[in-house]
Amino acid sequence: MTDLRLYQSVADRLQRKILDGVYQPGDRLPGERELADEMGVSRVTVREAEIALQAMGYILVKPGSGAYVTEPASRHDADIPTVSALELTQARLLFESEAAALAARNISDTTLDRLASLVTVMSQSHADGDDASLMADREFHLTIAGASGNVAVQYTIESLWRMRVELANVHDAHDAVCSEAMARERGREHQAIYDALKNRDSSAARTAMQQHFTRLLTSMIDSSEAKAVEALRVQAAASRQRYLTVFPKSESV
Amino acid sequence: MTDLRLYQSVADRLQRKILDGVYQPGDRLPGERELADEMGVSRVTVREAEIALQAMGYILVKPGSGAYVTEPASRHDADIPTVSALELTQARLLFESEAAALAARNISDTTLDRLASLVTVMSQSHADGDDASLMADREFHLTIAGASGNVAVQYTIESLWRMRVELANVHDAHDAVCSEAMARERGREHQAIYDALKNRDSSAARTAMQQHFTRLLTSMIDSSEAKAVEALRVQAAASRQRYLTVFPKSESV
DNA sequence: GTGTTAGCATTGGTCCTACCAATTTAGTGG
DNA sequence: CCACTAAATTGGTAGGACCAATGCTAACAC
Repeated sequence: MTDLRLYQSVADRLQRKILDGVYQPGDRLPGERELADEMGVSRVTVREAEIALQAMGYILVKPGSGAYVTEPASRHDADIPTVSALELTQARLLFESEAAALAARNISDTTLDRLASLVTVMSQSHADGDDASLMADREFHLTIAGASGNVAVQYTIESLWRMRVELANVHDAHDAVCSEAMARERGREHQAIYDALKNRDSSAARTAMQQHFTRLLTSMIDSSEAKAVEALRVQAAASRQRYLTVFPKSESV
Repeated sequence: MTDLRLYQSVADRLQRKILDGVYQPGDRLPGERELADEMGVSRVTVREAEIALQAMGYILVKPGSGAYVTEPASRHDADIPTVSALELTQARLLFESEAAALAARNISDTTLDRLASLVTVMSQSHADGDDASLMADREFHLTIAGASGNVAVQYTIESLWRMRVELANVHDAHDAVCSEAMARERGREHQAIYDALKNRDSSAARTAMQQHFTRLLTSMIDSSEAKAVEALRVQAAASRQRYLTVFPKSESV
């Protein structure tokens, strides 16, 4: 399924729940046996995941008691700013496009092979919202950033991805624009980016990456507009309920 | 002695060996089975210790191969990466140009006034290498980044500036290309950037910023080449001193 | 002689079961 | 109602087993 370690996948899932606020600071996580059962892995794997999370400062494991979520301040990587999904995507549109353009001039054949396998993995992922797909997507973009041959570029895009993964609002926004059709479209875009890199076409790589993020940005804006419309509709319904129910005859939702 | 978890004790011992240089970056640690035997613990415990070390960035575990000590730069306590001045300048060339292009569409009049005064300050600075000039330069670029209206963009350029200021090698490289003539040229470039922003000309702002960094990058490359030539000259002189002084008549220089 | 390939040994990844130790909870006796 | 004890829960460690990926090596083909 994924070439990621299994315990890493479990750690990521737990981390996500912590970042999303499902488990709040001070909360006690379910027991190791319970988590193992829930996630369909062995207790050893859950233990390994919890040890990794503890090393990263997300939780504190107390023998005989349980694992507790720590305060965000004590996390090892807590200095990322609060940005909206639209801002972040715009920044990635600008920066990752340039990174791709640079990568097209420096990328090696082995790196191209790696990207090809990632494109395949992503195209085969059934459930789009799953961890494997997200991780493959992340690795795809970070591999391109690395192929630029510029550590500063790589570092920059890594920190943008940290915002993408760790900020709950950004994560939600991505989930909201996820659909079967979108997944196919995204697959085509990844393919286009790969093709441009394979041809060492710097300009085409920039354009392909720009289109990738432009489409994403457009989807997000449409989605938020649709959500706003829906919110208005709900509010209107409530108002109708409140202000029109005094006329029994007029009720018609 | 050990109110710690056993795996943490093992992790500490391994970490100390890494920090003491017993295991150097790139080295492969003994296998899990071997370490377990050496330290008198189970393989599970060794695995847990290695997972904790990996989460802290000390080692990288490769399935089927072994656990390898990572470069000190990639440890989690090292917040900013180790980059060369050329890499950083290239990254800034790419990213700050896009930030300027974005800023041209969003910048306010008051922000423009602020930039104008900064341009004046920098043009009047006598000693170019002084702190005031550096700070004004920094504020000039960060103000533009802020004018983009995108927090992610602003954050990114701020972190690039941290590398610019905090990394000694980068700092030195900038000092090396500093001269009276360069300062005047730099002033003209800042003026050009400001003019483009004032005209809300996105494309011109991008180009002006690109030219600014391209010139800087060129200067750095020339400078490092000149330095390399100088180093060769010094080395040649030393060789001359060492190998030719046996002939007293030939000494010249 | 060279390059390729097939096979084998090593190594990490995961799981299971069992038992120990610390903690928490339930219960009990005062 | 409180203090103390016993049982249940929970994390900690161990050993063994099997799988998959990696790396080495020797045999093979050219």
